Amino acid sequence: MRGRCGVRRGGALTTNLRASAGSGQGGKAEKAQARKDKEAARKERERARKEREKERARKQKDKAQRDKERAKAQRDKERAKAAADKLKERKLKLKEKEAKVKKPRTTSSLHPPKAPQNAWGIFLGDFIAEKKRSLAEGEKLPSVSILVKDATPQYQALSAEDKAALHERSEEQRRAYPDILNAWKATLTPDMIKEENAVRARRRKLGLSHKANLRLEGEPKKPVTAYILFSQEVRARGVDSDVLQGETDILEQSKLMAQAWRALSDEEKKNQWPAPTSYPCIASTFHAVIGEVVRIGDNVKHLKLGQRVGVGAQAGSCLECDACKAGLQQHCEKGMVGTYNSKWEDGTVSQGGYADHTRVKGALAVPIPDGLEPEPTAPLLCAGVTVYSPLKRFGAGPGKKVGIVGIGGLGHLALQIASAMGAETYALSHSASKIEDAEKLGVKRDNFIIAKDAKETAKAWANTFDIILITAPSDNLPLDSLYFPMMKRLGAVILCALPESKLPPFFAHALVGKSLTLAGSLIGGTSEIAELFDLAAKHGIKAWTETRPMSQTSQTLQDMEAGKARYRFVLSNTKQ
DNA sequence: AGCCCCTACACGTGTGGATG
DNA sequence: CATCCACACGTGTAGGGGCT
Repeated sequence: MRGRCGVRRGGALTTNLRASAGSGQGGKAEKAQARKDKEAARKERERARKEREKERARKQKDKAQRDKERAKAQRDKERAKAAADKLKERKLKLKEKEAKVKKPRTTSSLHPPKAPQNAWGIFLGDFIAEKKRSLAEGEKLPSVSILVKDATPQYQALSAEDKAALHERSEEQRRAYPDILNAWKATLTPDMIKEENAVRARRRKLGLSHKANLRLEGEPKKPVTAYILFSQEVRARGVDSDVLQGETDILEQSKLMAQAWRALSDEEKKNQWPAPTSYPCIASTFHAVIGEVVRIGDNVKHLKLGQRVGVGAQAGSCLECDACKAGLQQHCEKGMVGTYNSKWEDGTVSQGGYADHTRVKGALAVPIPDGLEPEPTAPLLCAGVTVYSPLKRFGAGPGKKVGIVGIGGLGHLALQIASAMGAETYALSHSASKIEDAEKLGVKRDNFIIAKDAKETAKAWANTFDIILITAPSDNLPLDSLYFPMMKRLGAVILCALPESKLPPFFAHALVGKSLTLAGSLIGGTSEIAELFDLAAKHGIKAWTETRPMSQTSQTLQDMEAGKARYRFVLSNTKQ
C-alpha cells in the first residue's frame, strides 16, 4: 500500500527517505541501502515517466479517435444534408410535374344540353331501338358499324312523306331547343361562367377555337371601339362605296377599311359617337335648330307656312307606337330619327341644322312662342329639355332642393330651369372657377358647393337634396361616397350625361336605406319642349350663347372641341 | 374582344366495345 | 374518363383581315 502511495506521490516520498538516511545511521550497509534506494527511486522515476508517456499516447489516441468521430459525424451530416436536398429536389420536381398535369384546362367542363337531332339521328335511334326489341333471348346487338350499314339503305329508301315526318320531328326539337338552352344557361353560376370564359380565352390564345365569351344574363357586351363603329358604318354604306370600291372579298375589304381608317384624322376618328358620321356630312353636330316653315306636308295640321318652329335632337319617330302616343317620342319603339347623322325611312341621312333648309317630321317641330329670341332659345330644344324632363319627372319645385353637378351646356340651363320651377338650386363643382357664373344663374353664394373632398362634402351636406342632376360626364362617379349620402330620403340621383366607362361598383346601402332612385334620362318629348318654352318665356330662361356666322363653322367646331363654349355656340345664317 | 360575312368544314346525333 | 369507330347529313361555326 505504501509503495503504491509512494509511486503516486513520487519525489516527496523519496525526500523523506533521504532525510531519514541522514539521521545518524552510517556504514556500508547503509551505503548499499542508499544505492538500492537510489536505484529504486530511479526505477520508480523511469516507471513514472513511462507511465506518463503511456498516458500521453493514450490521450493522443483518444484525441485521434475523437477527431475521427467528429469527421465521421461531419461526413454523416453532409451526407444527410445531400440526401435531404435530393429529396427536396425530387419533391419539387414532382410538384412541377403535378403542376404540369394540373395545368389550366383547355377543354370546357360545361355540359350543355345536347343539340337537337336531325332526321338521320332520329331515324337511326328508332332503327336501333326497334332492333333491340326484336333481339332473341341472349342475342347481342350487332356492332355499330353493322347497324349503320343496315340502316343507311333503309334511310335512303324512305318515302318523301316518311322523311318529311322525320324532318318535322327534328324541327320540333329544334324549335324547343332555344328554351332548353336558355334554361340550361340560367343554371350557370357566375363562377362557372368565369371558369368557362377562362378556358375559352386559353383556347383562343392557343388557336384552338374562336368562341366568344359567355355572358351573364343581361350583361352588356363590351363597348365597341371607334374602329369597330367605323367598320360597321363602312359596311352599312355598301360594297360600292368609296371605301370598299366594289371589292367583295371580305379579307380584301378589311384591308381597304384599315387603309381608310388610317387615312382619317384624329378628329375624324374621335367622331364616332353615338354612331360614326355618315359622309358626306355637313357639320351636323349643330342640331337644335330654329327656323321658319317654308313647306308643309298634307297631314300636318298644327303648323302654318311662315311659322317659327324649332327641332331638337330628334327629327322623326313613328308617331304610332305607345311611346310616341304617350308623348315620349324619344323612346319611339321603332327608333327615333335623329336630327343629324341618322337615317330616314327612305335611306337619306339627316344632316342637322348647318343648312339653309332642313326636313323635320311635322309632329317633331315645336312652335316657338313670340318673345323668345332664337339664339338663347335654340339650346333649350336639346340641352334644355334634357334637364327639364327629369327635373319635372322627379318633382323639382317649391320646397325641393336640387343639386346640379357640372356647370356647362346642360348645367347652366338646369340651374335656371330648376330655379324657375321653384326649387332651391345648388351647384356642385370641382373648383371655385365658376362661382360667379353660378351666381348669375341664380345660385346663392352659400349654395355653391366645391366637392373637392368627397368625404368632407358628403358630411357637410348630408341628407340635403331631393334631386341631384349629373350633367357632366365623368368616370368614377362618387355615387356612394358623395351623392347618395347627400340625398334626402326618397330622392333621385339622375344621370343626364353618359360616362364612357362603366359606373363604379357601389354599395347599395344608402340607396335602399333612404329609398333613393338612381335614374337616367334621354332628351324629352315635344310636349315637354313646349312646356319648357312657356317656362322660359315666363322666367326669362336663356342659354348663354355665342353666336357666329355659319362661315366660321370650322373654327367654331375646333373651339367647341377645345371646351371654349360658354356655354353654347350658335351658328346663324340669318341674312342681316 | 369586339365587328363584318362568306364558305368550307366540323360537329353532333344514334350505339357500345375497344383503346388511350 | 374521353375518344374512336362505322355512316349520313343538316346545321352551326371557325377562320381570316384589319385596329384599339
